[in-house]
Amino acid sequence: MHPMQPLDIFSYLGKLQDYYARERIIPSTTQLSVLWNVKARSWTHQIVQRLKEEGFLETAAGSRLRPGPRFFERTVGHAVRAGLPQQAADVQPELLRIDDYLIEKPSQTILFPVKGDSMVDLGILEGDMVIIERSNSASSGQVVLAIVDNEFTLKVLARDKEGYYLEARNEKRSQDYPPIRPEQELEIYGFYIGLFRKASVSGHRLGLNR
Amino acid sequence: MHPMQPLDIFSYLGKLQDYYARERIIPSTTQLSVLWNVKARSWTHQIVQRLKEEGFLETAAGSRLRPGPRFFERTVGHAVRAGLPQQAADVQPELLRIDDYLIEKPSQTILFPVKGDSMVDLGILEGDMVIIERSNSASSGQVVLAIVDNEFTLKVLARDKEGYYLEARNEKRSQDYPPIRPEQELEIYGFYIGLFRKASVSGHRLGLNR
DNA sequence: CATTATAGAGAACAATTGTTCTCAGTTCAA
DNA sequence: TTGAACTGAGAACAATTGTTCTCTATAATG
Repeated sequence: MHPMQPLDIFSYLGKLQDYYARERIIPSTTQLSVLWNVKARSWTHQIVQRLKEEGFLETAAGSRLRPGPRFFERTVGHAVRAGLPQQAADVQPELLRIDDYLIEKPSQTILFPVKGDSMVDLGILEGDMVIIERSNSASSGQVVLAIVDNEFTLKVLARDKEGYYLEARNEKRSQDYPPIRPEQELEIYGFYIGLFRKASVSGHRLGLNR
Repeated sequence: MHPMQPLDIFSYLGKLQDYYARERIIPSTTQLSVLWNVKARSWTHQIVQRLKEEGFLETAAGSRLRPGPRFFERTVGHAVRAGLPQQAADVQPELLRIDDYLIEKPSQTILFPVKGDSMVDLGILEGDMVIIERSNSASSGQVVLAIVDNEFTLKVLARDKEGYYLEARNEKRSQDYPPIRPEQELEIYGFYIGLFRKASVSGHRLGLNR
């Protein structure tokens, strides 16, 4: 799998990552031995050492183990061509930490669940979690979370000769979402920097839409 | 703070949550004693017991502690109503690990960047990162990453009397994306379990779309 | 062939672990 | 005043911990 590595650490790592996703804890050497099907705790310890060198594990206070910086890395496959299919794949793994990738300023970042379909043309669906970075200002064209007349709305900030206003992005139901012009003040809560979505299970919600 | 609780568990919990955010591990009773400024480990144990009853901690295999279901209790900002604006909300920041939320089987999960617009009706846009869980099978109606004639494609798995085939989800350009019927075999690489998206900076790509 | 890593096992050890038991102040209602 | 509850401390214990040391197979390399 990974040519440079003499001991195939990654099969051990995989099991551990799955375990951690389930149990939310890095187990002791004894339990790791069971998990990895290794008879000798000393050998388990050796493998752990290897994982530490690679940055997948760390020793916390009290010499217990905790996830290291690389523990949450995910492999990125190469180019899904959702248009016309693409040339076959040499699967050259690239790694990405989702949290780090999405959030740059954790202290100023807030998540909001989306309700309604006023932004579907931008691929923002009901149930999605949008990632908002707090800010009092934004430029027109940006997607913003605004507080209009004391209520939250996710809309596109626009501007004309009469001043700033908010636009929806739903062509099909544009008559349902007319531009919003605040009565007096338009308060920006933050701007949209991304989103994530967990698909509902099975082909239920994923079914035909016609 | 919490009227019902005789012992103010929440000041202890707060310190522990902060610690966990930094160290990604629940420490031992000894270290908890230091963290909480408690002289006797027995008393620390008592407090832990209380936290377990409330569901903030759990005993994992080997009687170590791990975060319980309420440990990450999310006070998500209340519902962005992308439709009609909603009642204002006290916005409390949430500490949700996006990674944990999205991925259940790390070792079998792979990310793929989306190219093309064949799935826009499901809110899957070019540039999005889709999260794929490896699997050789899927049921019709599911969004799958398939290998058709040695090429990757993200499509909806469908079935009729002639067998399985792949459908796009782009009503506007449906003529550009006819159903794909594999020449001989249709190999499923995995199925779609979610996605995340980082909006391109500034009002560039976010601009008007008419 | 001999040699040298690699992969694995078994035993042993001091330190730390979670837990329990006993005892001592403090608060507060009966 | 009496007596529970709380809140807290100290000691003690068996079990488990991380770690180290020694000892085999197996595989590759010269």
